[in-house]
Amino acid sequence: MENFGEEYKHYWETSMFFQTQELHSWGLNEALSGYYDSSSPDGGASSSVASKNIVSERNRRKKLNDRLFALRAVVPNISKMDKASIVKDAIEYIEHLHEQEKSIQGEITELEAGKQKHHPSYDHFQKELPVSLRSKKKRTEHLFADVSSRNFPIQVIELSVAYVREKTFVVSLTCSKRRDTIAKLCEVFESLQLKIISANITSFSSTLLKTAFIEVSLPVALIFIVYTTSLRIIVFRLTD
Amino acid sequence: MENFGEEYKHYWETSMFFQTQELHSWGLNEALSGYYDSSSPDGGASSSVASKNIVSERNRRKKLNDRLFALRAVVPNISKMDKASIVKDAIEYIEHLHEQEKSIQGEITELEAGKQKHHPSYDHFQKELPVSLRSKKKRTEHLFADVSSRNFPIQVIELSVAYVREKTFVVSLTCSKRRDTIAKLCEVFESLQLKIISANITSFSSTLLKTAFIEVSLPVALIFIVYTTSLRIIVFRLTD
DNA sequence: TTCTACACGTGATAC
DNA sequence: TGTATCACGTGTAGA
Repeated sequence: MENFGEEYKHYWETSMFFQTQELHSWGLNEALSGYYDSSSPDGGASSSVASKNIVSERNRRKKLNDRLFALRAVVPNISKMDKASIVKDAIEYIEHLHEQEKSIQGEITELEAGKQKHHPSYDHFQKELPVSLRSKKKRTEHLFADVSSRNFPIQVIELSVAYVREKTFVVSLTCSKRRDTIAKLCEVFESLQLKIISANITSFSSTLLKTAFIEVSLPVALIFIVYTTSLRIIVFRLTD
Repeated sequence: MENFGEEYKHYWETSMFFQTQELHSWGLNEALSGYYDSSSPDGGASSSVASKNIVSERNRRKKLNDRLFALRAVVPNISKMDKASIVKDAIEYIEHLHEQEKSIQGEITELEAGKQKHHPSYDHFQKELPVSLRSKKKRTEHLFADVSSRNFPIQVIELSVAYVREKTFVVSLTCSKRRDTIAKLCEVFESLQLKIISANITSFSSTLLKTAFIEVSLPVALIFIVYTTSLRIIVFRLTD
């Protein structure tokens, strides 16, 4: 059994040299990494359990090395070619990316959302409703407006929709004045592809009054759904 | 010489068991990893070259394992606890982050530039100004507003800022009417933490007129910088 | 020289 | 059962 190990000795010495060479030319030829065959190289010897184990172990080592190498390739911060250093640099790089992402995300949400708190029952609603809408009508486009796509909910105090004539409505809306409330309202209106003829926004002490004179391009049925924590405007466009 | 290896045998069997236990509780106790001392544990034997080598090798292995472990901790996609899989997952995760970053970056610049060519001095401006803002004044918050955070740029046709009295301005703005233009304008205004007393938005054929009566909470100097492809409003808040 | 990092074969362990 | 992963000690090559 241990004879196999001795017989392989010279073969693997040359192979080791080749691998050592590979170690210094990493990043160039990763793809053409052929793993070792489990058949014996001496041409007909019986493959014992030990030799299989050796080959398996070789493949395992090579796989790990190749991957460490590929890891090295995707990490820009190069310090040393050392295995442990590769992993260390990768960790630091991932942490750096995490921080970067977090800072960007935090900056965006901070700017958009201000300092208010997140409403817990919000995510559920946000996920459920669009599905039911899409499944009901085929030619209903993305007519689902969600003020809560980001930022915080709008507290609607009063809402009325007045029918003026075909395709024309007047929407009057009073809501709490919070951060980005105006922007969110406008976002909702514009996402519905309504034509806003004129809109007036007036700010009271802590409330906001918005009156919009809107015209829709097709005959629609406007349905305003008001939650205490958010405003959703759903337009059912009739299929023609 | 090989007696040392045999003497350590049991010690390392228990240690290996402990490490195997660690394998199932990774991510909890990474910090308290003490490396092996190079002194002999049998209390007085001469430290031969071989034993030193053994200890060094042990430390090297442990270091690599610990780092692979730490790498595992920072990668969210968990598939297998295997060493090679850890590295593989890390590679895929880094590639994922790269793609994500690239797509976000590309999206932002693409949306900012619209269909026009990318303005070369833009990135410089975008990166430089907030830094200079923060470094110059201490109490200056995130007063840098960017309408082009998503969606399409605003083509500003006319812009005027009229000083009414201290803390009060009238901003009149005419711009092209595109998707989400109103929302973006409101977003900019609100992100500046200005108090909008009254705003009126009127829609012409393809243009949009917005007149806002705003009040700022502190004495500021309003600087509106208008690009042909985007609108940036920068408020220099004076430190008090 | 010593020190460091490595690949190797081997036995053990878990599935 | 075999198959896969692992830690170990050892020899070696370069600094």
